[in-house]
Amino acid sequence: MTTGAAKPHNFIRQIIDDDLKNGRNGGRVHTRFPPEPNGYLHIGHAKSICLNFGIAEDYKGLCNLRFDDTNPTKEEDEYVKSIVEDVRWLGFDWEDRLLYASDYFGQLCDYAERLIMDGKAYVCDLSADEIREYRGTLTEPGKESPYRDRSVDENLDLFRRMRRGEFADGEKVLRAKIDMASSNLNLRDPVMYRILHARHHRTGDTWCIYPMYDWAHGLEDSIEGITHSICTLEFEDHRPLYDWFLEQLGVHHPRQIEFARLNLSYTVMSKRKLLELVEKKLVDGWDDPRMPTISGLRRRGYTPESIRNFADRIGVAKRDSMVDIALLEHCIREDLNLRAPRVMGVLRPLKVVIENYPEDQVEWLDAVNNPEDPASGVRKVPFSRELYIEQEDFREDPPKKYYRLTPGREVRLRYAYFITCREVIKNPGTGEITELRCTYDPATRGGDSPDNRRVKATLHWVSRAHAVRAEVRLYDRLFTVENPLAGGGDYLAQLNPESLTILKECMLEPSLEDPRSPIGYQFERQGYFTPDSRYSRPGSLVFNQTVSLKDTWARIEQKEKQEPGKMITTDSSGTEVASGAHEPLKPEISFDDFAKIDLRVGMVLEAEPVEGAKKLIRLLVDVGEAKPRQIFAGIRSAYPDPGVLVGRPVAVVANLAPRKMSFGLSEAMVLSGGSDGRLTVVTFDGDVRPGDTIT
RNA sequence: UGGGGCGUCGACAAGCGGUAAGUCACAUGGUUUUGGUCCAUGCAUUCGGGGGUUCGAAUCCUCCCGCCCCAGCCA
Repeated sequence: MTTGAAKPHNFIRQIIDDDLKNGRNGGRVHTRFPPEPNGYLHIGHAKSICLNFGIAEDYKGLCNLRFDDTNPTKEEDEYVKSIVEDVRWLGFDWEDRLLYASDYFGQLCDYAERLIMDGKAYVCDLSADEIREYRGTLTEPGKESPYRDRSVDENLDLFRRMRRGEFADGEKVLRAKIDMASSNLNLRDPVMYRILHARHHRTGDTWCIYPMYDWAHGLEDSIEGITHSICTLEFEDHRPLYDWFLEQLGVHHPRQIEFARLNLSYTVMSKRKLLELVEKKLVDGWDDPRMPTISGLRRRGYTPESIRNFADRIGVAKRDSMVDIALLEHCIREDLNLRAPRVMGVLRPLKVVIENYPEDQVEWLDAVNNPEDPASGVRKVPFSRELYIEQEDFREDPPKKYYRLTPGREVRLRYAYFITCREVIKNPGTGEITELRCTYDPATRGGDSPDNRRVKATLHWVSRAHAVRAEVRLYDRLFTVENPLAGGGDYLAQLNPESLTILKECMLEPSLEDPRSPIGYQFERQGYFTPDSRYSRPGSLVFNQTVSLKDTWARIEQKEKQEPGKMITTDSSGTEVASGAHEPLKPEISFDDFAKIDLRVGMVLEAEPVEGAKKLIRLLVDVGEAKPRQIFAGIRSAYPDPGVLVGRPVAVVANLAPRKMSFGLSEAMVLSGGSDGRLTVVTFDGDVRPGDTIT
């Protein structure tokens, strides 16, 4: 049933609604997904699959799975198998309608003979090169083939002999007789059949002529009674030809509708390029977890539900677009968050010894399986004297806002105890931290402090004696740039060398010895992981990271590194700065922060009072950049006639977040100050230029 | 100087002459034994640009600009 969530609204459904209203096709809706079995399906195909099968479902119609196998030189059975598996895995059902274009080869020939007999098709002896020459160019019309006016009888005879195998590859073709002067190149007597003495994956050697896409596709649709033939934008130019063939034959005429194919950031989406990655061994096959193929996503741990949800959210339209891969990641996180069992696993282990915990004691503590799903219950995890925690959960010299374990600090071990770090043991040679000596508070068993003592961090951990070793593979985007194809350079040069990280010594809680969750696990505080279908074995586990958890700390840390100056923005407006100059600085601004201020010379270009504000002046100041900045400053009392400021150099604080004011954007501050209650802006004598740094 | 399409927030995308939905991303607060989840708030005075029609235009007309596709015996 399709009740509940509103059906997606897009232009294709609108067309179908109209057709239904107008009584076309007797109220039937019948679509098809027509892949060529020459490669593996990718997420772009998933969009099309969800569209076609989704529409059929919602309109109580049908959707066929049809292989468009008209070119035996490129197609293989292996691909047929993978495609069938992928579409089924996505959750769609074609019942008994698994169809092949090759099943219609006989019928297609009959139709071709009809066109020949009607004088609308002819056998042409021109070579491929000649045909290209005769076709003309985008701006010049083509020339008619010298074979264009052969008699019907001769054409029929020649065509039958082509079919019988009397000619070599490329010797002759059958062409539609349309219009060599058409502005649409597709209509300049397109080829319908070519001679190919090649073995077909299904029909074997039965045929030596094979139909071209334009000739075959519309008829395949027609034969199957398709009502809406949905394809991608590049076929828009082909629609007149699609229509022409069906029109000439007077057969059932489906409506072709084109939509924009999917592009995803940080990856490529063409079968040819994906094939290249596979053939050059840049990835581990079509199902490499970094590939945007359906099989790659499956191996990576994506669920069919998440992919279908993604397809719904990206919508369907005609404009070229590039979908942010973050949306795909959001979809899988959303699904797995609700359903994936939680578990503890340490990826980069750091040994911890709890000095005051009895040597041979083991406690089995309760751990919640999934806080999002109370029905999932609890499991037991063993706690003992020697543990592993994550290396990145300890910092000897913690940065600001780091609130995990540090020397002397107390944190919680999830579901276990509060521990305090007492000593850091290092390798004397390398200085590498090899072990932490900690103590625990027995009163905090389970992770609650009886005295309501607070800790800022909760860490995951694994008991050393009970740990299950595993290999974990971390993945990052396949390419380093959003659109590897942009710029016209070699897209392979944009491959991300760090797209795969293999961690060999991971330590997992013992329940993972035999991983049975069909949708993988959440390793708490890390991400979602699933056993690799190719390499994982009992006793030698290999996990793939599906997607990481969102990591606020990583963002904070990066931000601190990149723009430390931002800390001083707080909420000071231009107004506050003027008076701020002789008021004490806010305590959270340290002396170090002060050194980060970007103080520059600015030249006042314009200055005017701000309507509707008593204190403000609007300044336009050249600070040595391409564009002058607009600044609102609360110095009107000192400058009742702001015009006197024009042409004067002033001190500008340039590294502030722009502040949105009701009058416009304030893009910097002007320093001002004074004594005896008299306010003036800081200005300069001598030779200064806009943009000069003030030290 | 050919033809076919397309331009609405950083990324998708509704809107169909009555005064800019939603999602992702981002930001800020709250809750939290996952720096996860969840919740709240903010985020396009404006729809590629200019003219015009209209009481009223993202929606209609017009001119311009930009981007994509087409010269396979591939699909």
